[in-house]
Amino acid sequence: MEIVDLIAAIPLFNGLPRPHLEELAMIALSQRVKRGQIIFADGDEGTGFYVLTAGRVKIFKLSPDGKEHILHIMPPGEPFGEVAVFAGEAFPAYAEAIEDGYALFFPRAAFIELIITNPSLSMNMMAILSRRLRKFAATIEALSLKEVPGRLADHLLYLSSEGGQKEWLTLDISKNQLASLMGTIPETLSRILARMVKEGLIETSGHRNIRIIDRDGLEGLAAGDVRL
Amino acid sequence: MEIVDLIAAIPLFNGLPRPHLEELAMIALSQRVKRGQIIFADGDEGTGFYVLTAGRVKIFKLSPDGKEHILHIMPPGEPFGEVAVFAGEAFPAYAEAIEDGYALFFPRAAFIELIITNPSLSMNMMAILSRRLRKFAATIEALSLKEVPGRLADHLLYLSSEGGQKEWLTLDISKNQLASLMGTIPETLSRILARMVKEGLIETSGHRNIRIIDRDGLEGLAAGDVRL
DNA sequence: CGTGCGCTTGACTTTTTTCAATAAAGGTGG
DNA sequence: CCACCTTTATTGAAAAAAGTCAAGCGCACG
Repeated sequence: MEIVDLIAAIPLFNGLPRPHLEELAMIALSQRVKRGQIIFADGDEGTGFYVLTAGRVKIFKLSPDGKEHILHIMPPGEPFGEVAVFAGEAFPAYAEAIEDGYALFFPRAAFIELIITNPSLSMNMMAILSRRLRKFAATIEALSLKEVPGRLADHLLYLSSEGGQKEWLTLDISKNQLASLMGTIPETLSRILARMVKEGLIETSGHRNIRIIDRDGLEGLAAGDVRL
Repeated sequence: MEIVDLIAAIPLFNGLPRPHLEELAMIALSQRVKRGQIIFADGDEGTGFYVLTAGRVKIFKLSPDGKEHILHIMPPGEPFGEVAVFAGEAFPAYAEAIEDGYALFFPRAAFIELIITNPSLSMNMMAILSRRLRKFAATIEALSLKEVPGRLADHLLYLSSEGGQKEWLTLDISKNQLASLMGTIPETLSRILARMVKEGLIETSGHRNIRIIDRDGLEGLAAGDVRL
């Protein structure tokens, strides 16, 4: 596919006039990323940002003793690393591909140039940053107000709302990663999933498929008025 | 003081040409806020955003059972509620004044107008959003990777780096609020502070003054390689 | 066909919360 | 200015939640 078309399909660039899309295509560098590849590391100089066009990337931080916490799982189309571009600082976290795919790299200077001349691009950008901020706020709230079962219930309900009307949800990440995304460890996640099954809230099949049986029960858990 | 001068002093509006500042002054509404006053509530329609010119405001979320978690304590000069403006959604949290003060309100439409015509304003805005995102990411990391003593140590070191070279730190918020800001409860905070005193890491005087005695010790705690 | 990684489970420890009681501080009205 | 009342802070004891360590299973991949 032409780079221009890839770019036109990115939400961040919605509403940009064709000439600007072409300009972007000129400065964008497309690169292959392989599963396990570190795209940038915490502390690296932020010389630009990335947009994934295929595959998936995890954004995570590392604690001093090596434990990792996943902040985001980026699907194709989402920009990442752009915070460094605007804050004018280093990348604030690691980015690692968890599937083979492709990413476009946009160098900082050229992008800023474009922003300055294009209000609709900056509105898009601000909307994306704002949405992300809102999501982070929700995460912080969940981490500090809810226990793991509540956070897990939240996440399952979210997956089911995203995933269409399908009867069964399929986890698209490993349980290790899911645990990290929810601020806990695999053992705890495993136990709570087992408890949810025993309580008749959900049913599982294989390692990655979950069916919600008692939606109300999960909602009660997520809201914190019931306890597992 | 003239509204224009108040506005000129706000970092968000750094670098704006005088005519634009005057335009802002035209649309800004200055209002008094009293301690305890709710400026906006979670779910209220986001018709604009605020910048504090005096006093302090807490931004918080409420859990279904009424527990609150503080996301930010806003000092004068910081915009808040702007996420709703760009995301085009309702306010995502509560804002309540914790001191008497004054706030400027900027209606959404007029502000967007201004952004569109002024690249340097949008760059400022994006830098602020980015910084905030970065701070949230750090909070999330701390909440999911560190125990309360580590988070508290972090915070104390942060306060001491902010607060100039003063020997004694003064907490500018109540311990209830501090506990909430760190994702715990007052009892736990109190106990951990007491332990830090016993271990000779800090010294306290009155309810709001803390002196760091063993900085290295605190740093070890914050990094997670020591345990209290 | 074995090796390794992801997942699960058990026993145990640590951390944090909950509940309850008390003490100190701060503001208000007489 | 002082007594009173509400809010804020501290402490103890017990319960709950989550984390650690260790062992074992199963499936994919070389």
